[in-house]
Amino acid sequence: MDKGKSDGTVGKALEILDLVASFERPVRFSDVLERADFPKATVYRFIQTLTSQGMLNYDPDRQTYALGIRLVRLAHSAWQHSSLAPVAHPHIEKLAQEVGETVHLAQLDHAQVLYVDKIDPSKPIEMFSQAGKVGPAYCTGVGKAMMAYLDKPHLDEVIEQQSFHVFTEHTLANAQSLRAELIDIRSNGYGFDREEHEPSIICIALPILTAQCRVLGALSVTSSTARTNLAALEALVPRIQSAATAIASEAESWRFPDQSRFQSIETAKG
Amino acid sequence: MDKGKSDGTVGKALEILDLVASFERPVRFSDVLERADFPKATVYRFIQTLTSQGMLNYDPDRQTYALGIRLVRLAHSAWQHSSLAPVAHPHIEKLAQEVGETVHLAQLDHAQVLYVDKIDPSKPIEMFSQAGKVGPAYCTGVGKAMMAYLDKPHLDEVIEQQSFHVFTEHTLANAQSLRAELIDIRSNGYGFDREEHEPSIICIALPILTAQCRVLGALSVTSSTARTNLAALEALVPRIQSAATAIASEAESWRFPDQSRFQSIETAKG
DNA sequence: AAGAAAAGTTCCATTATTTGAAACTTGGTT
DNA sequence: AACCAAGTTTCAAATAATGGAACTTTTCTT
Repeated sequence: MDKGKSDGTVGKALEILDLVASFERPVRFSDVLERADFPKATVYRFIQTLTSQGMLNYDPDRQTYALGIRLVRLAHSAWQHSSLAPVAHPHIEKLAQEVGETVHLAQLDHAQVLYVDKIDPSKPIEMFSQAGKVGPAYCTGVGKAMMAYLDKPHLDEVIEQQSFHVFTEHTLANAQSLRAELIDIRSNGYGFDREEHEPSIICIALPILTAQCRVLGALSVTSSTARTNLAALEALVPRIQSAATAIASEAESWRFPDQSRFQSIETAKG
Repeated sequence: MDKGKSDGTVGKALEILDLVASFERPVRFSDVLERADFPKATVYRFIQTLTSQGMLNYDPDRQTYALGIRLVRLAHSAWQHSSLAPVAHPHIEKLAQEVGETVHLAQLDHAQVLYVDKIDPSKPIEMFSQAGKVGPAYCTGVGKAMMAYLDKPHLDEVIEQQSFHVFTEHTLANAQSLRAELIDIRSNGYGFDREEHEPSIICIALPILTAQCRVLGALSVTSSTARTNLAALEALVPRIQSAATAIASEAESWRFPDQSRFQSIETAKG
């Protein structure tokens, strides 16, 4: 609760940005003001600044603000260089074909699960509309798989921020049962979602780890109790594991194919 | 050149963020320092702040920074609520089917063209890797189509920021020839890219305008001189126009289907 | 392995920016 | 014409950013 405490002015401005995002619709100045913890003039100036910077977009017809498209440009870069998705995509596509079920690729963002890619072999495709979605960590397969491999200080911090909202009768409702589950997951190398988030939706999830066991992300195969069961999903572990390993090793070697190649970028700026 | 002048601390922090993005690879502290216009301690603090805020991501193994995945989350929201892509997607998909060529959907971001969607009927799909890309405005069909409908002060500002780099022998190389072309486009209602950006690549582009003629974005159909010619593209105008009109009217009515619906969001937070 | 250089981090008095209560303006309503 | 709500500007006080320099750690070099 006191972790993300404002990093000065920049932190406060980003707080406003998140606030605008949280509305999930274009907002008026007064909408933001109402929910913000800052006085009128301060909120006003932040919105002005963010708008002039292109982080917010002002619609003069409706007199509303929405997140700006500068974010889309930045995210393109973030997605390409900071997410696992570009390297992982071929692997999870293959995996989705093999197992015939939906595959998710997720990473941790603060204490939430952020889905950076999703492949549903039955449906054609959906773009950005899938990548970028967030979900809770404590009651999803990918969330638990990642938490199971965090070091203690980091884990404590993440658990601290879980809401433990009870979605179904199987939801782990407190830190204690979550911690017990995480120990299990760590000893097995994989974990399940036993209808913890949505009734009848189950999944199996594996972490994607560096050679040093640092958590890069997680992979999951999702299905429903109508179609399959946990034991059947468990049988997929070797296949998912090999995808996870492949992604991890590729991600590790990927970033600097040849450092010197980049020296010429400067000149390309003009 | 003096337009985007820093909006105080927040502007400077975002400048650092853009700087990191501009490398298009994970960067070291010293990489950023070298190119930034701030002293060491200042750059250091900004990077710390941005990292602690999740806007940058630190890789402890490599000791590098990259854009953070918080941006992906924000962009998801931006893309959904601020870009034309969600409403436009079905229309441009249909258009791409009909004409059998690549269709781009773009918006203006500062003085650049930002592609928010792309459909290539021959290839299956590429996700985020397409949405989020940027290009120059003065030598692309979509860029010129949008500029042609800007009001004078805004247009002056945008033209001011064009680099007028000469990519091909057909590139409009200065503000004067660009302005002449824009007048043409405005009187026709559509414009071409006559191999101005890449040799043998041609396109036809139409603006997407509100009822008040405010520029929302632009649509283009791209092909190559090997496959077709400008006259053939011109014949597609009615079809592209109807898509553009449909997108505009849908975008205008879309945002507030029922204002009162949103009052209950507050309670959903917990 | 020792020494030097480079990279990264912290300190803190000075300086500039942010802050926010209040006043003001604008646009719409009775 | 008075009222109200939303949005905008002002300015002295409070706070946070600044950046030169010192310090620590890492990475070369010999």
